[in-house]
Amino acid sequence: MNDKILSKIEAKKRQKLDILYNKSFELFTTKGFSKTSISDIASNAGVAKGTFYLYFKDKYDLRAKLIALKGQDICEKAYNDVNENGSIVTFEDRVIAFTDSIINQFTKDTVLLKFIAKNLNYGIIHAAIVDDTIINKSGFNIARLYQKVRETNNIKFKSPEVMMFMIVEMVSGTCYSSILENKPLPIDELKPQLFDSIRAIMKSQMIEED
Amino acid sequence: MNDKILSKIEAKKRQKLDILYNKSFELFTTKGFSKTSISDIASNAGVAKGTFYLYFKDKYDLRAKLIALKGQDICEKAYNDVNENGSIVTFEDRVIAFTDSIINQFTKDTVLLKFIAKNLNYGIIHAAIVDDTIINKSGFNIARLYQKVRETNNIKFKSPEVMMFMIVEMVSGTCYSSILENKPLPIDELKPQLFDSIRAIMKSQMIEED
Amino acid sequence: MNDKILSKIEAKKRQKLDILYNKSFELFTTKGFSKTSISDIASNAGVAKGTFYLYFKDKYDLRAKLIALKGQDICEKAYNDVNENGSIVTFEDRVIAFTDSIINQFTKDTVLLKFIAKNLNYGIIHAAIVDDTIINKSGFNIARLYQKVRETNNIKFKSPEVMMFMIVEMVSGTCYSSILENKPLPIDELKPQLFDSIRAIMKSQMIEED
Amino acid sequence: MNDKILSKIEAKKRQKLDILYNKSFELFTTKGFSKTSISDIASNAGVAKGTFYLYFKDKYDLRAKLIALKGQDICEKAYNDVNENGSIVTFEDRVIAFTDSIINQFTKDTVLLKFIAKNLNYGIIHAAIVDDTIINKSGFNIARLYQKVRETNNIKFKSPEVMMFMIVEMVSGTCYSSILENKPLPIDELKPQLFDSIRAIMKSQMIEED
DNA sequence: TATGAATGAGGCTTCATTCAT
DNA sequence: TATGAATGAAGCCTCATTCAT
Repeated sequence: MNDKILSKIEAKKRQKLDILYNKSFELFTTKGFSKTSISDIASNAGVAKGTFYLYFKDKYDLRAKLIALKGQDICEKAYNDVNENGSIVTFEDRVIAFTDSIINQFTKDTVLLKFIAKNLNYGIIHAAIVDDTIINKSGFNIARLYQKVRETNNIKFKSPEVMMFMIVEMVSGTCYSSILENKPLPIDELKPQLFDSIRAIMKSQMIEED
Repeated sequence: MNDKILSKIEAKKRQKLDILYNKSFELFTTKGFSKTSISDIASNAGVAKGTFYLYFKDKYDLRAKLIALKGQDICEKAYNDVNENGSIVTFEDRVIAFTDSIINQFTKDTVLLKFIAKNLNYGIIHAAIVDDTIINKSGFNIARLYQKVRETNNIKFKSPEVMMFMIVEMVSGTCYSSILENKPLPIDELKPQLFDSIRAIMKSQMIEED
Repeated sequence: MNDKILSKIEAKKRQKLDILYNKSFELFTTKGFSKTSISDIASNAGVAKGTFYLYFKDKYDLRAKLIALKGQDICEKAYNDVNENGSIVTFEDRVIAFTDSIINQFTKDTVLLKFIAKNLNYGIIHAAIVDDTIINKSGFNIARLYQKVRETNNIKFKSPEVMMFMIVEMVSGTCYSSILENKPLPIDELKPQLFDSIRAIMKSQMIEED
Repeated sequence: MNDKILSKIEAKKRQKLDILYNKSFELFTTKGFSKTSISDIASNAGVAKGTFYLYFKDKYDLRAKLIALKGQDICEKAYNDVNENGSIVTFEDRVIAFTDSIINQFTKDTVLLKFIAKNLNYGIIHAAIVDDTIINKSGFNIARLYQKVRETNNIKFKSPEVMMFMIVEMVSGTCYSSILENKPLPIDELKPQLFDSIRAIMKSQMIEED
């Protein structure tokens, strides 16, 4: 019985947290971070200002968690996209597909891009270590992208994490101005060159095993 | 005579501008942008608060100009470093040396890194178009790095600007967490892999001509 | 119980509002509107500057409400003065007495005059529609002055509201320079002519009924 | 010769003054008085900020002179309108026509109305005594309206100036909300009642002579 | 837990005025 | 006379944070 009551309370807290995340993301991406006040967030979320402080230390705390959360979501979606396409077998193709999904997500949702692009790697790295108000639903991390394949073929990479880090940095950074300002090229025209570069990086990091 | 008076006034204005740039950069990099107030800048520069508004629209205006200005400086220095080393002949090596210089500048000056890293490309692109309070001393642009070599050998690239853009984005983004947080690796250990990746990207973009 | 808490808070809020009205009126009439800062008002009222903004949008908002409030007070007092004097029976005399009371209030309280004179009609018209932070204590409006008499005699006026509007405009406008600058005449010497004019206006608007 | 030079300088000064009056009036009526800065005025007039102070003590000084100036213009125009219409002979009709002209001027030019209406009498009274930067071109004053007729018939008024003062106060005050807000009635519907009131006032002040 | 009135420091910006040229 | 760069006081307003309920 106590459990039931507890879980009811927990559910309510969870709900408040969710709405705080959603509304603050909405505000950060529409008004901009520094022009969004805690007052804004609270009133949009339908809670009192004081309540905000029961869940977050301050605005910066909230943003960091939001970046981690959204970074997770993006990677999770990309990871699922990769797995859903049965025709992809090599790791190289998996990474390209993974990257492609991220670019597509950003293209479709430029506010998401604005919010997270330059911090995507940060989001990925810190997702795991964020405090427990973030529920790491998927437990996604880059290694998993690699793992599935590792068993099925003989290709190894010097340091897959570092390689992915470089790739993600290049992709997310490049996307930013390409999608938002068409600089140096619109994303459609940039993609082929970007994918070529990714493949080139991967080849350079490959260790063939017997 | 009138010219003399004018130039005297102009010189004074130039001086004010310089000190405003220098002191604001100092403050942005020590206190952080959002915690630096215009009051801070003015009092540190030894001018009245109102004077600030004779030169800049607001803090954001100043920052944008500063990013362009510093981006210029970094590239200029890197370009000179490349040219000073007589043993570098191929374009590939020139780009590596250019990149290396940027990384070294960032390593030596982490406040510069913090301030500009994620916006280096922005700085490079916008330097030219910023209003005339910024004097584009060097007239540097990426093409120049490429030009010197173009005449001496037969190598061409699909789109050198795009290629450099991708490389700069990867390098500056990667540097950021590597130098500041040693993630995913300390910069010394990361460099070899980074350079490998750069060379790989360049090769993938190469068009051999006869 | 909840009601009690609520009413306690409400009472406090009401009290804050009252003191803000009183002190701001004091300052507007002594220092002048444009030379009174919100800082002045807040510190005189013994509240924090931010508190001001919980009650008013800005200084102009406060002034408009104050004009409406004071306009009400003046009319209310004048209306009571009229009714207290049992010997007044005709509508004509009621209007004269009403006007006389207003002039006397202004003569005794020149700061009130300065503050509201040229906006008395505005205050009267807008009192009712001002937002609910103003409590229209009396529900006074010009019609009431007229109503009491209408039943007791056969005199009607073309448009009593318009007539009163013209009269109030003439009286308040004229008072302003007469009381404050003795121009074109001191108020004592002006009054007879003013009352003659009022009676003349009323006669011109009268519709005799059988 | 010296005279010629002097007059040239005088003409230049006069020109500067004119443009300062014109532009400041434009700004006061579009942006509002308190939102118009001396900087605005100077830059709109095409003179340096410092120059403003060679002509006016401050913004308030300028406004007072402008009110007097515009009050003059309005009365002058109204006076001419009256005289141009040959069919008007009685003083009563002259006053009505004079009033009508003022109302028409305000109706056609609501910014003028906003600027001066509530201070029309002030403008009329003070026109003469304003310092010599204002050239009282016409030397108009209310007495002149009266004078022309005085000789031709036997009607006298107790105190024509006071009477006109009351009338102008009533008319200008009433116009303000009637023209700008249609309260208590649109100006077209108000006019008949207003004119009736004016005639009534005049009658009440009349002294028949033999 | 949740509320929201109150706080007051501190940011931004404007602007009248001066004064060296 | 005329200029306009420089001043710095002073205004407005926001907002994170607290705390009594």
